This record gives sequence, C-alpha cells and structure tokens, in this order.
Amino acid sequence: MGIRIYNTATRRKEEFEPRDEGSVSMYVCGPTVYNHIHIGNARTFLSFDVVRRYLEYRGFDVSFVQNITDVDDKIIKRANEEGRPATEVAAEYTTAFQDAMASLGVAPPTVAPKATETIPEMISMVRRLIEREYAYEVDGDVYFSVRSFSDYGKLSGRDIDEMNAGSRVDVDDRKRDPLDFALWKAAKPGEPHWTSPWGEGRPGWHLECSVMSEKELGVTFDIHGGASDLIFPHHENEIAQSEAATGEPFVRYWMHGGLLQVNKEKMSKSLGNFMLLKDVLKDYDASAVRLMMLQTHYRSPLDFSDDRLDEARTSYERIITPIREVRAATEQPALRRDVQAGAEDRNELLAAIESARERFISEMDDDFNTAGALGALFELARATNRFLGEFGVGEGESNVPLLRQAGNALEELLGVLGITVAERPRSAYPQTVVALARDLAGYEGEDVERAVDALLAARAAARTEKNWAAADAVRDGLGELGFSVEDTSSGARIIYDSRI
RNA sequence: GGCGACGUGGCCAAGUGGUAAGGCAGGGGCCUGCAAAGCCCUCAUCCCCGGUUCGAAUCCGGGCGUCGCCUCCA
Repeated sequence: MGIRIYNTATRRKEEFEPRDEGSVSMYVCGPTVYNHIHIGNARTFLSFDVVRRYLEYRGFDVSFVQNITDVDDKIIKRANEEGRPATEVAAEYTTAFQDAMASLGVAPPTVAPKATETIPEMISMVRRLIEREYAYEVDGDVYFSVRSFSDYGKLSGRDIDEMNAGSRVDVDDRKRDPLDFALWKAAKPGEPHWTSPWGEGRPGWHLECSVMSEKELGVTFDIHGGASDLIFPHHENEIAQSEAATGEPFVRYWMHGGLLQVNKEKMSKSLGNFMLLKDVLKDYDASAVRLMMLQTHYRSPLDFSDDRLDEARTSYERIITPIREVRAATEQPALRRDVQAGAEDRNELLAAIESARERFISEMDDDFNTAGALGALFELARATNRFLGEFGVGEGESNVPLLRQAGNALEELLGVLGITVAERPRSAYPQTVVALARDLAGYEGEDVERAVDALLAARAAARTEKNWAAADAVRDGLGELGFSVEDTSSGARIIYDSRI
C-alpha cells in the first residue's frame, strides 16, 4: 500500500495518486509579511516541510510552491503606523521570514512567488471571472458573487443560507450577498496600487493563491496545504475563484494542519498570546523544536510550553546519542571494548534496523504519522545503545560495519524529518576556557581548542592518580561554562549543554 | 445558533474491531571514584452511561467536558 492522505474535502484518508506519475505538485499558503512569524505559523510550515521531504524520500519529484503575500491591508496598516513605505515593510519581513525558515531547517520552496510580481495574472483572472459572470464591479472594487458558484461551501461543509454572515461585521450594502468577497480593491490615497480595467487598485488576498498556484502548478494540482483556520473562508474562496475561472477542479488533496495553542487556547497574533519563532530559536535548537512538534500528529492541536520544549530537548539528546556514540566508537576503535558479538546478537540488531525502517515508512505512509515514526526511531536507538554497550566495535573491529549501518539508518530517517545531529561548532568554546586551562592545567597558549585538550588531559592524569578533587575541578569548571564532561570507554567526551 | 475536531498512565502522545508504541517525569537495580550517558526491571485498560459483537480504546446512540471555524489569522 502506498501513501494515504487525509483529505479535508472528503473528510477521510485517501490513497495518494498524483496527477502525474512520479511527481507531486504542492502549494502551501505562505505568510503575509507584516511581522515576524510566530511559532504557530512555524508549526504549519514545519508540517508541510516534512510532507515535502517525505514525498521526496519516497521518490517523488516535488514541485513545492509557497507564496509571499507582500501587499495586504495589514502591511499597509503597519507601514502607516511606522511612517514608511509598504514595500519596505514587506521587504524586511520577507527576508526575516526566509531567515527564520532556514534557521528552523525548513527547505526553501521550489518557487516562492510574490503577489506584487503576479499582478498581470491576477487582473487576468478577475477579468475571466467577470466575463463568466461570477464577479461584478462596484466603484472600482470587484467582488466574487458566492451565489453564482453552486459549489460554494463544499470544502468547509457550509451552507450559505445557514451562515449568519454579517452578524458580526458591518455589511457592505454594495455587495449582493454579505459573503461576497473582494477580488480587487480600489486603492485609497497613499496605498500601493496597480492600473487595472477597474481603475487603480490592488488584489484581494484570496485571489493571490488562486492565481499564483495556477501560474506555477496549473489547474488541478495535487496538494494544497495550510492551517485549519484557513479552511473557511480562505480556501473556500480559492476554490470558488479557481473553479469558476477554469471550469476545472482546483485541487486533488486538501491538507490542513492543527493549530498551536497556549494554555489550551489558539495562539494568534490577534489574541496577542504568541511567541516569535526567532525568539524560541535563541534558546532551543531547531532540531529540538522540530522534535517537539513532530511528536504530535500534524492535524492535532498542540499545546505549546517551555516545559514541553525542555522535554523535547532531553528526548532529542536521547535519540542522537547512539549516533554520536557510533561515530565516536568507530572513529577511535582501538579504545573501544572489543567483545565479539555472536551471530544471534548481530542479527538482532540487523533486524531492529530493518523493522525500524519498515515501521517508519508505514507510519509515514499513513497520513504522515510523524509521532509513530519517531516511536520506531526511539526503539532503534535503544537497540543500538544496547549493542554498543555490550559489544562495542568488536574484535578486530568486526562490529564496525554493522554499527555504522545502525547509526546511518537513524541519521537518515531523522533526516527525513529534518532533524539533524548538530556538530559542535568549534567556536562554541568561549575564550574563558583559556584562563581555566591556565589555572588548572598549566596551559600557556591562547588557543581555545588546545586549552580544552589540555584540561581534558590534566583531568585524565588526575584520575589516574585518583586525585578526584583535581579531576572534578576540571569538570566543574567546564560545567560552569556550559559544557559537560562525560567519561566513556573511549575516554572523556565534552558536549555543549544547551540547558545551561 | 450552525459546522467540525477532540477526550488514552503523573505530563505529552501513537494506536480506530482482536486484547494498550514511544518520549518526559517517578521508583528499583547494573555500570561509574563520584557523576553523566547507557542498559535492565517497574508504572494505564483507554471521560461517563447504554448498545452492536465471540471480542471494542477502536463501531452505534445518549450524556459530560475541552478546543477550533462561522470576522483578519498558519
């Protein structure tokens, strides 16, 4: 059985069959660039990053399109508040968005169209809709007439007549129906504007995604994603626009992610209970953030808290430890224990590798069940730790190929989830270790790396002499600088402890 | 009021008909100079009440509770 995807449009899981065999066209609604993105936004982009990575892992050639909405009411509002051009605001936060995505390890889209660079196509779609009598113009504004599109409401399961539209918003009496939405907005003085058959104006938000997706992927593309708060009205409106304009089905599979919550309440910019991604990443590794989020299924709500991030950081260490251990052991095999593993034990680890891989794939095939997939990886981590602890590299390093196989499998599958084993950056050692080395190890140079080497050597010597006080002074001193020292059978190891 | 989702151990969370993955935390043990890491053991009958079935966390009905959408929102 292949990949199954929960399709919001049909409310059930469906076998995934792309439009074109072997390739996938997917579109995910991107940000409106008027502020830094918060971690709720990040969760959605992360979810679809994993979808994209997994589809590629399964051999599909994925065209991944994500727009940048760089002209919008909120951008204009912000620009007015700050007394600078809207284009400047948009440019600033576009860059910030791209930087934030990169720091979370989200792969860049194949194409990232900007609304302001797609204006002619937007005007063209509005014109098509007017010609087909799905849209009408009033005083330079153009509205989509929801009642002219009989399928309106099919994605969100709503009936126009049962919605008490306008009950909480002022009804614009120029609209034929309160639910009619703007395709094109006449520009007010000082706003960004483009020349159109209806006068100077700018595109409506919903229009942008219909146009940019069609331009890059054509009609009836495979996957359209976004968070569940976009189902209505945004995605409903996209369907109406695109299907009315083209007469073809818009999208094959609609995927919607669950919302991030804080204290059981939705995190949103309007509620003000948000945390910016860039701030969270100051304190937590991207991989830990990814692990935290991926331990919950993408469609479920996820309650966010520092406690959960702390837990995720601990479990991140757990899952990458065997990878580090295997590297250390296979790089310095002479120092490792050399117990020969019997065929039975070797086969057991081999079987664990195979079953982890199989389970990972079957969990991910089932609507991208990252939580289940991670479960499989934790099990492989334990099997690897057990083997490593019991046999090491084996006599004549005979266990090395098998251990590498286990470590590589873990690393490869974690990589599909975008979780990487962070290499300790060389620059991580602060200059203060030099002083520490001078005090405790008699080191006289200025190089931080060598200072650390000197400290570890001094500690090893002290331990040989059973001078525990001197040995512990080194460990405690490094500990205060944020590094922990762990003794392994291949000698002491120093790791940066991000908790400090 | 309409539409929808959800309710699994101390916390988080997979599992959607055949007898409860995994992570975090806790308890006991091994290893260690001490630690850390790791390993082993231990820790639930799935919100409540009915029903269907040989058998249900898993299906149906009814409660109770939480959340989301119906307005810009990832």
